[in-house]
Amino acid sequence: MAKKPPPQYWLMKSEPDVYSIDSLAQQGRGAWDGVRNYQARNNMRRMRVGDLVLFYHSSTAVPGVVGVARVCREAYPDATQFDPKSDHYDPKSPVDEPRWSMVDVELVEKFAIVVSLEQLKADPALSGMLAVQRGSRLSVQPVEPAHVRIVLALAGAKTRAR
DNA sequence: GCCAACGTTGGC
DNA sequence: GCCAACGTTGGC
Repeated sequence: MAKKPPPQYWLMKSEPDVYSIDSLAQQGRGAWDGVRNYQARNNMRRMRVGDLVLFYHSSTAVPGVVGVARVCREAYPDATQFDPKSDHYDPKSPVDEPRWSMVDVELVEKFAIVVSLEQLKADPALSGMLAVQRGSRLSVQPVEPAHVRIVLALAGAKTRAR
C-alpha cells in the first residue's frame, strides 16, 4: 500500500471585506475563487485534501493570520472566469482548458486572537516565512511546518501541525 | 491616498 | 526576446 504523503501547509490571503474567516465559519466550507495569479494558481494545484491553510486577512486595519482551514476539494476550474458579470471574468481563458483553478476549504479553527503581521515580523524565527518578507504579494503560498507551529503557538491554537 | 514591488501586456 | 507602460496587491 502506498504511503500517505505528509500534509502540506499553506497560507491564503483574503480581504475580509470580500471574504473573511467569519464568512467561512458561517458556511462551514467555501470555494476559494478569484485567484488570478499564475504562481498562486500553481500552488493551489499542488494542494491535496487534508492540507492545512493559514487563513490571512489582508488590506485591513490589522492584517494577519486569523485561523486555520483545511483543503477539502482539490483544484478544479474556477467558474467565475467564464462569467462575464464576475469581477474575475477572463475572456481569454479557453473553455476546453480553463486557465484558472480554485480549491474548496473548510474551517478548522478561528483563532481567539489575530496573529498580526507585525507580530510575525517581530519573531526572528519567522524571518524566512514568505508572508513577512518585504513586498510579498503572493496570495497563495507554501509555509514550512516549523513556521506553522510557531504561528499556532502565537495564536494559542488547538490545531497541531506535524 | 500613497507608493513599493511586483506581474502582465503588447509593440517592436 | 526586450522592455516600457500599465495594472494590481497590500502595507502603511
